[in-house]
Amino acid sequence: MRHWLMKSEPDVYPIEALERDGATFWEGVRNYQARNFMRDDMAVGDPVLFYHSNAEPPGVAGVAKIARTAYPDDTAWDPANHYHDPSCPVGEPRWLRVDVAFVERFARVVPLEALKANPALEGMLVTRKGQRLSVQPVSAEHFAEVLRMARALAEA
DNA sequence: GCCAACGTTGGC
DNA sequence: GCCAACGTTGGC
Repeated sequence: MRHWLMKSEPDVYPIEALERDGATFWEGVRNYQARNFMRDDMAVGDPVLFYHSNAEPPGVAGVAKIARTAYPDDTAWDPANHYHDPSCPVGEPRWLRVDVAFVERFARVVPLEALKANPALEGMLVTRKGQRLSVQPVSAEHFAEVLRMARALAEA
């Protein structure tokens, strides 16, 4: 089992929407490295930190889990879709999506600033400057530490 | 295969 | 809204 962090802009799809929906298609990934993580390394049940990017504050908003492994993202072929990729030949599954299920919404977002300030999270990708991957692996230790921070924030 | 131009991400 | 970082594209 591997652990993950996946970014979503709350203006587009916040953790509250996943809580409401129960599960969702994680579509629109148009980066090869992120796609390869989904294709090669994700398994059903893998835990996911649900991260709010372009948010105030940016940070981890809750937990999800992988509910279905990678399969073709057909939004790439739909000219009307925001994620349409005109260079992608129809029928050729270049881009993939996974299904993600809701697990937990944190009482408070664990802010990026707090992640950066925590020495136990040294090296965590999301804390690195210029790190833009929307799907990234997280070590089991870092994952557990973020959960611990979320519990502490909820009690504060 | 190099690399400049360009587009996007995402914190601030 | 700015802009640094960085992935992608395309001319050569």
